[in-house]
This record gives sequence, structure tokens and C-alpha cells, in this order.
Amino acid sequence: MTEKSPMQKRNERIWQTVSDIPQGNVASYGQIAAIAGIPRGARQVGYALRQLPRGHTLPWHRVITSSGRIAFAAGSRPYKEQVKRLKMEDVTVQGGKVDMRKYRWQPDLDELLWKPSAAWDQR
DNA sequence: CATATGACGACAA
DNA sequence: ATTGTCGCCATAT
Repeated sequence: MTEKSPMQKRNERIWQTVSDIPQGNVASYGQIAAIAGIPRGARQVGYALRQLPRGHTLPWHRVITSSGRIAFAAGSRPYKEQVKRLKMEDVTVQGGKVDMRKYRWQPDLDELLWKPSAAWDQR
């Protein structure tokens, strides 16, 4: 079988984690990286999202910077799209920022273990 | 191999 | 609250 490159598997773990973010919540790039088992991999999360295949249904809009800011340049196309999608699920965005204290995803241990994305460790 | 570039993050002023 | 710097790490050139 064609072996998946480590980078491919990494992206898949990231995508899986992002798909676990509940509607109405947001997570930081670093948070996703940490949960996906990639310490200091915030930038890799951004890279992985940039590589999304066409036609995907991943909730990419729920990923923002640790300070609650939309990562895209204010006013840009993708920026507006993200704000639109967030408001769509009742996440307030003001001044290009989201209140992390209010919307930050806080998965409990049970959820982290239960999700198939937690099956990374098993070789 | 040397640099430059990011959908980042932490921290000092 | 803002802004600049530096650290990080996979890719691109």
C-alpha cells in the first residue's frame, strides 16, 4: 500500500481535531495543535488548514488565534467569510475578535479519550 | 545548504 | 491596549 507521508498523517490528525470543535465554540491554532499531539505546532495547524481539499466540510472558521483574533487580514475575503460563518452559529465577533473566555472550546477528559482522534497513540 | 515565508504564540516595553 | 521581537517548524526557492 502507498504509505502516507508523516506530513499527511499530521494533517489528518489536525483535521480530525478541528472537526471535533462543537458548533458555537472556537479554538486557537495552538490549542488544536496541542490536542492533536503536536506541541508548538500552531503554525502547522494554519498550514494544514491551508491545504484543505476542495469540497471539505471542516469547520475551519472555528479556529482563531490564541488572543481571539481572526487570523486573516481584516476586511479580506476569507476574513469576511469567517466572521459570517461564526455569527451564523451565534458567536459574536467584534473588532475582528471573539471573546475566548466565552466561546473557547473546553473538551473534558472523557471527550478527548472517547473521540477516535485519540487513537493516535496506538502505533 | 542558506533564506524567506506564514490562517501562530509568548512576552517585553 | 498596541507594537515589536523572538521562538517555532514545515515549506518554498
